[in-house]
Amino acid sequence: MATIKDVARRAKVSVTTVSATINGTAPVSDALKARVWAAIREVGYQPDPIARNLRKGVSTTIGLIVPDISIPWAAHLAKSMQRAFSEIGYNMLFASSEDDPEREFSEIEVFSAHRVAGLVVVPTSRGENYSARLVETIHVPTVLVDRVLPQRHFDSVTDDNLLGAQMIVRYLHKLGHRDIAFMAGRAGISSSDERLAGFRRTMDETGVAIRGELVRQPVYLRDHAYATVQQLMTMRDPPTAIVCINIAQLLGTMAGLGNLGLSAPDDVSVISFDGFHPAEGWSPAITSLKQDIATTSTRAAELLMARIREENQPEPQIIRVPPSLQIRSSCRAVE
Amino acid sequence: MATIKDVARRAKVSVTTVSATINGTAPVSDALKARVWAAIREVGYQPDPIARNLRKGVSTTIGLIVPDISIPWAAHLAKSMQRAFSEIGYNMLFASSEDDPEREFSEIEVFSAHRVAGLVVVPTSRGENYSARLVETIHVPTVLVDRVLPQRHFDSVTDDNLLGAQMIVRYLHKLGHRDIAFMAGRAGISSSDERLAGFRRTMDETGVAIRGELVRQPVYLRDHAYATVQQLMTMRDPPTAIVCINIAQLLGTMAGLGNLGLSAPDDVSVISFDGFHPAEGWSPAITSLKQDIATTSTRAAELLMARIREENQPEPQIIRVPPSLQIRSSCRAVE
DNA sequence: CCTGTTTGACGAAACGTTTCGCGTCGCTAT
DNA sequence: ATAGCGACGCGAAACGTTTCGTCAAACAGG
Repeated sequence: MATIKDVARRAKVSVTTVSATINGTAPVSDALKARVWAAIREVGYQPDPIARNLRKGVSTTIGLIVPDISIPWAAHLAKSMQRAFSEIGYNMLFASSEDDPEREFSEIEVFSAHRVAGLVVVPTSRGENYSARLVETIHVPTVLVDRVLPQRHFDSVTDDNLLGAQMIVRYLHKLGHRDIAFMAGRAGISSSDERLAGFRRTMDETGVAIRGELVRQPVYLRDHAYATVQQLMTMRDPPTAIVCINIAQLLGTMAGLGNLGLSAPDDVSVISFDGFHPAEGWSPAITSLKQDIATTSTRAAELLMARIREENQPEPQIIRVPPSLQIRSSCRAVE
Repeated sequence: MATIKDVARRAKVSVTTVSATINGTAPVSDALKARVWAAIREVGYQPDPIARNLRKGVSTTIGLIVPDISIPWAAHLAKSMQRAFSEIGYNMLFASSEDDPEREFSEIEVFSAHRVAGLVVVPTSRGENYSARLVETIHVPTVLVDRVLPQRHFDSVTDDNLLGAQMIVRYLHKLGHRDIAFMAGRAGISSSDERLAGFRRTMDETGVAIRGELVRQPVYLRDHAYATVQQLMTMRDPPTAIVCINIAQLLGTMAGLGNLGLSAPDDVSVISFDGFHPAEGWSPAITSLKQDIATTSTRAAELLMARIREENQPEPQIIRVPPSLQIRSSCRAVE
């Protein structure tokens, strides 16, 4: 590989001048600039990012940490993120926390050691003193995605879950549903909490009393949902509609219904917060919210870059991206 | 951050000795070793990977390049890969080629500039002179995954597509199918070529003549399959079974069937090379091969690490991972 | 014409490691 | 005794950049 020294030799200038031309950090006469650029092209010089990082103390790499990349939502996020950052010359270190706070913190440390310019994290949001520990561990511009923390320490981008819940409840209400089951996730995870809160609030607004036994928590694994839905549907007075907050729940729910010989929407309506993509061609096609992952990524990237570039740091802010309701065929009207 | 100098000062030894104790590159007396380790703990020293990379000319990062991370198969691969490598202290740079050779080469160059220790690539396998260009661009230990190249320049791990095709054809044959449609992908992509070849060979073995008009190529986008399947099913003598080679095809096929008011397995049997995960609870549950992604990742990681560590480089080898057939409900017996 | 400021260029130090080569010590074999 | 050899430890160079401080020349204002 050609080094900056080769360029300097070739252009008959000092190393300093080459660096100044490339980075525009100091005035260089037009004549020399031309010579330098020519020399760069001739020797095929490309700056060594490692050396640059060492000297500057920061890289042009950002780190992405998600709980599980094999969840479609996370994969799409990774894709958009990578696109957003590669466009501005950044590349992406990637890691899974496997939803384990210890792994998450360890990955954060590894990434920090690698001097990432910034971090995009879908936080596990668990473990004692989580928030404080996060603040203490992270010393790099960071934006949180999907799950936000009660304390506003970091920029965050998340779905507008209250709005989403409203859309779902109003839609079901319009179809005549009154006995609506809601499976909440782990308490303390903002996405779950907000969806549940939104559900409660909108039910209130529509004037329908929530039947307590239809709200189940915590249901965050596929198998939880598999079991829970079977309990729900074998009650003496089963729900006419079931709300799932994520893919794992949805998968478990469908399997559980199948196991009882039931199906949606004939025996019960099913609706989900998490978009389920390959809907066409399979039945039932799940009516669900569609999350605007592209916007989420763009906003997150913007927030992060602003924080990386600015010296005057604004207050951390939370951006909520509105979802849209994709009506398909898993919900039917009841009398 | 504590530096190695701080440790040296604290342990009252030279920087050289600290480095030697950490890396075991030179003999150090037990007494000093103890002092050094104690000092390291006391000042909370962690070696700076950037400085180390600069000096050694190589990092402990490996680069992963896939065409599209949002394809479930690729997401699972990324997950297993990341796990495999993080276990041995490596981390992962990640990029999508978006199935564009230019992007792929550019990502390879970026990663090379970052001095990745190795590369895991699902090659786009397209563009003129692709293979030669790849050899010319890559100067780092590399393993190719899923798609292999005719020239054996790189270690490769791929599904045993011939075996997979055999399983599929024999299964369909046993169910009585004779008019089997096969949608091949782009010619030149090994996974597609091999699957098609395996299909042809096994059909031969079973003594069934292939109806040429039922073999369609190239069909690599969802929409191609959507159109193709509708052509197939409106023929005067339509196939009784359709083989899909990947998810995109499968999705298009199901949607296309739906558009004709047809469904599997009643009107036609559908089987796929690409595993379709959330089968339970939806109908039809697609009978498909299940790819052993965990094994693929492990093997790939092993090959790569061997090449990174060994000085005597063995011949590049190709490992074929056998799939398994998951019989579900999208195929039925015909008379 | 002198002083003060700006412009342009450069040498050298610095970032935090690893590694090369040298020096010292104590031991063994002559 | 002493030459020779391992074992151990250290100073300094090197990796490829960026940046600090210096300096000469050009230019402005009085």
